[in-house]
Amino acid sequence: MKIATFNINGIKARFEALQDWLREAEPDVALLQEIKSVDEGFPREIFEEMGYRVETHGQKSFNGVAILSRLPLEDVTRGLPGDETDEQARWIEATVIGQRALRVACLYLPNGNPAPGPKYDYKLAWMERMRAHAEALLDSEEPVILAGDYNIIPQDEDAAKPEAWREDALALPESRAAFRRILNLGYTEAFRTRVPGPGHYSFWDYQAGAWQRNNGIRIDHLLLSPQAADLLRDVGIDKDIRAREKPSDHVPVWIELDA
DNA sequence: ATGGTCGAGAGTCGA
Repeated sequence: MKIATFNINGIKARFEALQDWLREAEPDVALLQEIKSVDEGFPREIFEEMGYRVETHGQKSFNGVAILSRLPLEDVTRGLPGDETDEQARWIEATVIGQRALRVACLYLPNGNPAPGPKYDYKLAWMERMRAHAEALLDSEEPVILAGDYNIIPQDEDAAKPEAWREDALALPESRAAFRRILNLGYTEAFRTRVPGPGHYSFWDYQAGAWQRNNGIRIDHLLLSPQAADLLRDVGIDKDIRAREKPSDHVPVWIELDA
């Protein structure tokens, strides 16, 4: 089973590029962030005609997540548990029925800038809620995959210019510590367990020729529970699509599982 | 140090 995460930065601007990539990469499950659309505005028919089930958790203008799956989905839930007053659409979760059942979450973790400030406070509180939920998910019998735009640069080697991110919410020590607390529950970050060293990125800013200068950061991650890590066969980043017409500022990151 | 670019959709904010 191939599972990919992709921050598309707006479905209205990206549905053609998204279709092209789906045809080429053929993921069984595509986890999308920043759809920037309400549920009714998501062009679900386009993807249903390609054989995908479509589950969205949208919001007007900002945020919004979605799951496209060629495999059956069960028990779809929307929203990160732990705060009923949180109205931001950043989490959708479903059980994917392949050769075996996998619990898959698609997440868009808050950016948190500027830090310090209320947005950074929200990021850290959200990560603590995620930690609690990630811990609860480990109690299930199923392999668990937590994938999406984490807005976290885990280590300096995950940025082309780490010094430029020193004061940024994506790289502050408190941000990295909150990310490690989730990993230390027993999750494995899929890409890093297979590919060591610097130079691997999933985001290049639109500004200042970041792509042309390869000034990137690696902030899109797939975290695997121990049962899911046992199934890991391959990982990759579809870097080349960043060079196309009207690209997202992120590119897809994917895993292949024996499942 | 500054300004640089996108997307959504409304006359600006978030990234």
